[in-house]
Amino acid sequence: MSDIANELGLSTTTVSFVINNKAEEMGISEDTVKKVNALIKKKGYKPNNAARVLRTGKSNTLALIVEDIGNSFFGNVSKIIEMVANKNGYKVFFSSTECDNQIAKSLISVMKQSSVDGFIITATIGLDEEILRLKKEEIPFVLIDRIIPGIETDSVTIDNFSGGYQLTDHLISQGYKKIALVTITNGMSQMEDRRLGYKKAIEEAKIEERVLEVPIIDNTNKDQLEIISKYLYDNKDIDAIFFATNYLGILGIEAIKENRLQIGKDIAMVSFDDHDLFRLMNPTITVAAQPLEQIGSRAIAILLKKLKKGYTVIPPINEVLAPEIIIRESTPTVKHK
Amino acid sequence: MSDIANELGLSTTTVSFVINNKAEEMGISEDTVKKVNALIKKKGYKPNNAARVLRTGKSNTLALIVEDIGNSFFGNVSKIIEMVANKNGYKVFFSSTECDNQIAKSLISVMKQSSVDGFIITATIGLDEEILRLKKEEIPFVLIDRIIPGIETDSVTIDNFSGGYQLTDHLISQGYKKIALVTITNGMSQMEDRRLGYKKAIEEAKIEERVLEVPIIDNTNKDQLEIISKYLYDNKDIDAIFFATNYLGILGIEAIKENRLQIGKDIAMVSFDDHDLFRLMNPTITVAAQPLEQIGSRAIAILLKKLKKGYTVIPPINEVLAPEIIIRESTPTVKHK
DNA sequence: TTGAAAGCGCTACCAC
DNA sequence: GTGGTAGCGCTTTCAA
Repeated sequence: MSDIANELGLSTTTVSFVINNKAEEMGISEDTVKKVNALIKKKGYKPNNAARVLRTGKSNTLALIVEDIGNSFFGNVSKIIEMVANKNGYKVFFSSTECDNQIAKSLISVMKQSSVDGFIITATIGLDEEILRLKKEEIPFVLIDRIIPGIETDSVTIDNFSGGYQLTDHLISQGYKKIALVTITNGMSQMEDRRLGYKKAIEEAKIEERVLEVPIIDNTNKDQLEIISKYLYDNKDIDAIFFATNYLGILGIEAIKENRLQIGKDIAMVSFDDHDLFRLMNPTITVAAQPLEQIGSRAIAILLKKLKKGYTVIPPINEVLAPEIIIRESTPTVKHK
Repeated sequence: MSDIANELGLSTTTVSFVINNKAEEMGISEDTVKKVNALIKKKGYKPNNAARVLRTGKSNTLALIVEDIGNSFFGNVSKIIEMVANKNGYKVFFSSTECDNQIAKSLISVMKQSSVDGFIITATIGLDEEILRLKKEEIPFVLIDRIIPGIETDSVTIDNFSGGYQLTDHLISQGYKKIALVTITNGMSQMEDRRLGYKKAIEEAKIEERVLEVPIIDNTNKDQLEIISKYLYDNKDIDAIFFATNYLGILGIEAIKENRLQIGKDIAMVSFDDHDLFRLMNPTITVAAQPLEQIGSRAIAILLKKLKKGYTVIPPINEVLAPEIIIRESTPTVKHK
């Protein structure tokens, strides 16, 4: 910068004003502005970001912490978030936690050190402390996909209870009576809510609740597949199965295949989250789809708002979006019985 | 930092050495080290990253520029890259270009300003200039998935020619004679190579080459779907179809469905890239799978090596991995004719 | 309308 | 073994 200033016989102050579009505000002559801009272009000068961050404390950077960037749900939400952020002059640091609380903690800490301006987080279990600290430090953040019960924060979620209820209710109204729910043992809010929705529908119909909780296993889902497969093998009377997330649904399809069952014929199937597989396989699968674009764009909108107006000014915003129940071929009406 | 130094009656120098694990090297007494570490913990002190970056010019940050983070191929490669990077003390900035050259350019420029230490890039067409500049500035980077012909760089790719050849050859040896290739009109190296592989097999078998080039259309693939669907409608004699990438394969399945054709019966199908859909749908789809873990881990390994030893010391490394041909149900042997 | 200079928090050179 | 201090590149206050 000083090169530019020297070469034009100006001070760095003036140059800085021009760079930051404060020329007018500061009453700098048009002539000077033009000269400076010309030389900047000629030299290909780019301001050093670190120095700016150091000086201003603002990095124009957001951190996005998701559970698994390889999962199409998170991948697509991330894409939206990144696009909107870029449009608003923010860059996005992304990280996958792989459901590991330690990773999530250290990620948040590292990001804070790098003075990110705000966070979008899919919380892991046991992240309460970190979240509370963010609140205390008044660093803006938005929780997506799931909340942390008992902590008031900005959030964008969907109505998981309703989704769980509707999917189960659909199965019931199609005539199924032995409906199993396959979920994950981690107690996260979105999973809990889906389960509660399932439970309510089951209770209303006065049929038996059947739940398989699959443990989260490191790095390989071979074991999870086996658990689901064995469950199917051991429970041949089940006539419909509800997978609580796309990831389980995919494993479920594999497990059903292993058991040589035919979806829609031997067993009905529904899943939370839509996926190309569910949409296109044969038969197609009935799902509760999440509005990915909305989740992403609402989350980033809230964050940008807080960033602009100051974190504490606006009370927490909790956006709850509706899942879309898409009825497909995997849940035909039961014929006789 | 100075707080810590003052409180212990030490200089910031000493504290800095301790923080950076140079205590031993610099011959600082164990006592001092312990005291410093204790106070750091107590105060919850975290060094300011911006200041470090400003001072050292190193940010311990890598930029990952992919085509579409919502695509399972890129999502999963990104995941690996991020994991390995984190393990080595690097953070990862990710960005999707959405195939837009302008976005790619500005992304690289923005990242450079933030002093990222290195890049991993899936190049877009027309990125030559930026890539050459990175080379000139001796900023380490690795190209993945595709190279830029004519520019010598580090890269990790797969043998796309061989993959294209093998898939086509498989179709031919199964007895198919009217084999169409569906690819994208963008001239990127990986697509070109797949096409050349297809072409070679076709020529060897002395059958007719049939290629559908789908244009890249902004933000919606509705139009692309229609193009493929129409092509199928207009070319009812085709007995096998080869999609050059997972994204086209998925659209292809949809198009085939629209035309009420049955894969493996009315038409055989193969695709580049594996995907849950290809693995699990009915029938399962024959593919050329890319070794995602290897691509990611090799790319980051090369980058880290360059980062450590200095960019210019080591000559460019071009790693070419083998695709894995996975034969499934979508390509049965032709029965009679 | 422009300039001088302080200082953001840290590292690393050199001195003791 | 430890400390003093310059300076990384920028923004911003105050002065001219």
